[in-house]
Parts: sequence; C-alpha cells; structure tokens
Amino acid sequence: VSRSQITRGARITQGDVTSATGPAGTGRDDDGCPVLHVDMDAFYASCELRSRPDLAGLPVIVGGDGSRGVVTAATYEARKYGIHSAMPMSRAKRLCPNVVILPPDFALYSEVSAGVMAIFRDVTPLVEPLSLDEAFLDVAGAVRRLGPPAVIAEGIRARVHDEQGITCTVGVASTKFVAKLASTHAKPDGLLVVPADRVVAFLHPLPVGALWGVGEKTEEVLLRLGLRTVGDVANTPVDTLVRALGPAAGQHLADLSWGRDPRSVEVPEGEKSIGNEETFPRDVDDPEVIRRELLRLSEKVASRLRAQGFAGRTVVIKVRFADFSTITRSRTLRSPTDVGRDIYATARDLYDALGLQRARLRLVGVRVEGLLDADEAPRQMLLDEPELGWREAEQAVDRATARFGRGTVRPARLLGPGEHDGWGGTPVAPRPR
DNA sequence: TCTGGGGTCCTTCAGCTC
DNA sequence: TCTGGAGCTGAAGGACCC
Repeated sequence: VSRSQITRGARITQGDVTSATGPAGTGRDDDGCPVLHVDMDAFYASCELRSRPDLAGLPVIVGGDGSRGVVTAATYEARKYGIHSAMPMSRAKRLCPNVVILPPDFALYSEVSAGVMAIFRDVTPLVEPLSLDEAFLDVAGAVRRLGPPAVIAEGIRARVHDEQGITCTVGVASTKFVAKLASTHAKPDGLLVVPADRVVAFLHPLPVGALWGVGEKTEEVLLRLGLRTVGDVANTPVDTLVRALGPAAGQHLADLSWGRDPRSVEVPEGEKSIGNEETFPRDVDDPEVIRRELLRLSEKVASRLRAQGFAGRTVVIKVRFADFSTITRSRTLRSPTDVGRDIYATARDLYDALGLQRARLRLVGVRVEGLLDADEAPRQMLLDEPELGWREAEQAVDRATARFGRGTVRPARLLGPGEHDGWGGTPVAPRPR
C-alpha cells in the first residue's frame, strides 16, 4: 500500500451516503456497484502544475489570453474567487487580478490522458472515455482479481497519483449516471460509493440541474413547472415531462430521477464527425477573408481525417454572426472525401449560397460528418480524372508536414503578406500533373 | 459579463418514394 | 389517374457535455 493510498483512504467515507469502509475494502456496500466514473481534478491546470510546482497553491487558470478567450480550466484556488470554466477571460481577471494565466498545451494533456487511460485499461478492457480527463469503467470482471469496486477505485487513484502526478476523484455506483454524480459530489481528490439501495435517497434532494442532460434551457422549463429537485421530477407524471421536453428527454429524465440508467459501459467505436472552428479576434465582414478562413479550416479538417484514416460524406459549415446568433448549412456529397480541396469547394458553395453580402461574422467553422474508413470509402471516378490527383498531392503535404512542421506547404492563398518561396518568385499552389 | 472549441444527440421539417 | 399516409433521408437548429 503506497502512501497516497493511505492518505486518501481516509477520505473514502466522505459524504453522507458513502459506506465503503476504508482502503482495505472490508465492507460490501459496493456490492452491485460495478461502474466507476473516474474524473481528473482540474485536469489541464493539474498537468501544468506538474512542471510548475512553484505555482502550487496559487490561483491558476488555463485558457486563451486573447481578447475573446475563455477559461478552459481553473485550479481550486482560482475557483474560490468565483472563476469557473467557460467564463470569459476578461471577467476571470476582474474577479482575481493576481490570477496566473497559462496557455493551453493540448499535446501535454493528450500525453497525460493516454497514461491515465492505460492505467484504466490495466484494470478492465471495458473503458469508455468521455473526454481527455474522465472515463467510465465497468469493473465487474476485475473483482475476483483485484477486489471489490471500492478497493479497485482506491487502487486507481493511487496509481494515477504515483505514476502521473495528478489527483482524481472516483464515483462508484450501480449505473453510469449515479457514478458520475458520485464523483462530482466527492471532488476534489475523493472517492464516493453510492450503494444500490441508497440511490434514491442520494438522488432526490439534488437540484434538477444535477440530472444528466439538464442544462440552462431545460432547467428553466422544469423550474417553470415548479420542479426544483430530482425528487420533484421523480414524482411528476411522465406524460407531463414528455409534453414539456419531448418524448426522448421526458422519458430519459423520468428514468434518471429514479436512478434507472440502462446504458452499459461501452468501448467507443470511433468518432462520428471531425471539425474545426475559429473565432476571429475581431468581427469580419470581408467575404474574401472569410473564404480564406474556410479554406484554412477545410485543409485542417482534411488533414485530421487523413491522419485518422477517415473520409466523410457530409460537409457542414457553421456561421456565427456578431450578435452571437448561429446558423449551420450542410451538403451531403455523392461519395466520401478526405481531400481539403473538395471540402473547401463545398464549404465555399454553402457560404456563398447564404448571400451574406457584408454581414459581420465572429466565427466560422467546418465539420465533416458521416465518417467511414477511408480505405473502404467508395470513390467517384471521373472520366477525365488524372491518375494522381489532389488526394495524392495532399498526402504529399502530410508527409512534408510530418518532416518539416505544420505550415511548411500550404495553399498559396493562405500565405501571409510578404511570404513567398524564398527565391523572389511568386507563391506556388500544389498542382498535381 | 459577454460568451472557445471539440464533439454528440435529439427534434422538426421538407422532399421523395412507394 | 389522383390522393393520402407511411417511412426514409437529408438538412437545419437547438441543447447539452467537457
């Protein structure tokens, strides 16, 4: 038993519901609780603090420091000032003028995440990642080998701490939904077991916003119906919920409010869409600038598709106006593509069809949906198509990028003012054959 | 106060075919 | 031949999550 297990084992009984009985796991209140929800504490900030121990104990936030940045992660010291994720950076700085701001380093977070997920997969193959910093685990098959779920959970917490240098919180329950609530309840650096026979007692006093799928809008609807707690929702006829929220959400909330969650932990099959979007530093009304941004995003999306071996059939553009209203437009292609030039042609057509004249935009995005394996994707062959086309040209760009870095080869339209080929010539776009 | 970026899922509606 | 309904698909938008 490592030191971290002993120190954190003391926290195992925190909360008024948990009954797991300590690091030795002698109690069996975790019977019938095979689902673990593991959530890293202030993940991005914790990753940064590994290499900046001098910042420990200080209010630290991670996020873009541009004029329109928002907080991506905040340490618990920063949260004491009222700072939370998704808050505009300007407001965070007003709340805590001394806050330390660090730019995000997603490569680092991905690396730490991979290490953490590897620990999970050591325990069970049934790991369902929700994001870089959290996952569900079904440990039913590991109990014989590793002990009861609460002991497994404590072991995971110890390993994450010892091997990755960050802390995490684990919720243990009979269903995914309750396990997730349990981890939220026990944060930070905690462990909470909600025994199967205490689920309703645990759930019903919580506010409706605790239910999965209840955000700002749904909460408003429920409050208008006079429903403030999960117990209120549970004691409302399903028909009423369905009328107010639609059949799927109404039934879903009714089930969750009684702790019914039939979803099992599932290893994800793969992504369903890949996209990129970008907020301009200042609103833009020049169609040429917007088309250039669509080109840049299309190239980026295509490069990601190829890197992951996907092609997609539906191209979606997203346009956000200066007043923050947002529209999307999409088109389904005859055959899937992973070629930036094709994605851009569709994105540009969709944008041009909007006929926006000089409307001020704050964001544009490009997304490709309907993904399938690029090798299995049917390709539309044209009679006059050359043997080697844009796909091969872009694959060559991928190879150059891998060797010399991002942006080494890119469409001439994306070159900045004053950039040229270094020999005094004009920029040259890839021109296969 | 002034709102990022990457996603998923659900609902509604229109158009098409049978 | 016309009409209405069912079922499917694509498009668009909204809500939600981290």
